Amino acid sequence: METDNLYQQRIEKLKRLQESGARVYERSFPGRSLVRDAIDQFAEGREMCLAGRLISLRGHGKSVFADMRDVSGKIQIYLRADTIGKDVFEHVKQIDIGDIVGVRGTLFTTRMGEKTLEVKEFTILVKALREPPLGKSKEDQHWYSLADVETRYRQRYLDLMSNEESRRVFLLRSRIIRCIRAFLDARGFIEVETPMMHPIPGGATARPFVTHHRALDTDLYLRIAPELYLKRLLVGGMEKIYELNRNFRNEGISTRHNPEFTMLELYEAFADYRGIMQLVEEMISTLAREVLGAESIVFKGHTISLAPPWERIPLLDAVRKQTGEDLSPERGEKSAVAIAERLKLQIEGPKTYPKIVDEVVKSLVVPRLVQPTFLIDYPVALSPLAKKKPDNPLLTERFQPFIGGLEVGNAFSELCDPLDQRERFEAQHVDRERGDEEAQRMDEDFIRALEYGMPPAGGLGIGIDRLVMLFSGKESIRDVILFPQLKPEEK
RNA sequence: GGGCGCGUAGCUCAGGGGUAGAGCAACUGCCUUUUAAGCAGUGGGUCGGAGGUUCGAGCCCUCCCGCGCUCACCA
Repeated sequence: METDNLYQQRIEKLKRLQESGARVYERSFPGRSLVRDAIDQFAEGREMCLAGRLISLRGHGKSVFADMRDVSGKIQIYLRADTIGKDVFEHVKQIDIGDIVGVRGTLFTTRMGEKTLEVKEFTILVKALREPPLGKSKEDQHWYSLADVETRYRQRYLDLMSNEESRRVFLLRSRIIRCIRAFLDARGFIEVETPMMHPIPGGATARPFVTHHRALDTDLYLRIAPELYLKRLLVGGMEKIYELNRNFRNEGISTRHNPEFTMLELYEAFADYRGIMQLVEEMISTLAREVLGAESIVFKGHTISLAPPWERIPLLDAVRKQTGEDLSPERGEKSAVAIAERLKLQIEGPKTYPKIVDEVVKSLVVPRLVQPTFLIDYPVALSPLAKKKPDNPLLTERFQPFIGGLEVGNAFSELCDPLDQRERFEAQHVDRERGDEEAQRMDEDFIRALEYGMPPAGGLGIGIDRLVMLFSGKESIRDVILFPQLKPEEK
């Protein structure tokens, strides 16, 4: 017999099953209950029909105990030759860990007190040809499971099979997203979908992915942000809107960055950034209560309270506090360059004022923002889509929320003055000419939309992946994205 | 791209110049209330790859590949 590897052994078992008339690869298994219901509504002698994957086998000659798991939980099943018949028991002898089976039988309690289904009818629904990397477990103890991070990311299905923690994270992610939708829907926001393929990439400072449309013979860009389209909807009279979907940025991959990531963007007409700040505090603390059952989280060993109100610090004050330096825009770019040198900051490419401010904030200020904090009032040069502050035209009504040292969003009172917007794009164009590839591009169609009149509005973007990281305590974005971007696998 | 670390059986991991190991999984036998089932036995490895040093290399050296962390890049 050819049994020199695990795969061949299973192929042989499959053949034996098929030759003995067992039906494997069934179409469906109607009428099954969830394992959780069998446990929760347990009654001695109750008939139950269940289906799931076998995760553990304990053979005893003419009987077999097995643990079977479905989406809702795990239950022990008991297969006796006497009960299911000699012929079917021959099939039982060919089962392996990983097979998916359907069973019908009656519930009973074993001598050891475990709720168990004694099987009367047994069907192999799917024969698994590969061995799942399941560990051994007893109650809450777990001896080993799939640990290799590359395999966990590349073959996420194995990770989900093997690691309870991984299942927990992705269920949490789903609950967070559902809860965000419910929160916004309850406040009168409507969900919209705008293009993922843009003729001009806009709404953020980032490098785009390029693709080509054959029939139109034109390049298109995967969107880096939906912002400019959502604002067009404000012009059209939609007043409270949100979009919850993917953005794509052709930039580095890190524990905090994936090339495609999920963003919530929302706009509320007749609101400004102050109103949006309250919305953010309320939304995230509500999420925590509803999803985690608490208003605090633990991230990187810090206990973080999400209860409003969050601290609000003007950006330049935060810089002054951390570095003693004054990066006010009126002091000019030369002053900023001198500060960058004093602080020994390494800046790639052109040392523009926005880049320096960005770098100082990112490396010296943000890591200290552990408790929820809004940095507010960003210099206009960093914020080409935000409305200027009435008392200081060099600053904008913009804020970013930080939690656990992670930037989780970006928001502002939206710039609705088309003439000002045109000037901002032109200023960005100058940076672009100086070699800043991420500077934003002129979008004439967007300007035209603003010229028809966009109501005053507050807008917000929230990085959903980072929010899930915070809520799940994961320090890598790859642990909260089902299929994170990896190098293609070699043959 | 730089720095640090890792790569050994299907899975989790030991072994750090002298005959490739353990637990689980698998296979054979026994076993009809076990549960990390048990007992007896068996098979399974180009030690990531290629060179080199050595009488002898998972082990030391060089290069390469893959992965992680980190710095850079990047809201």
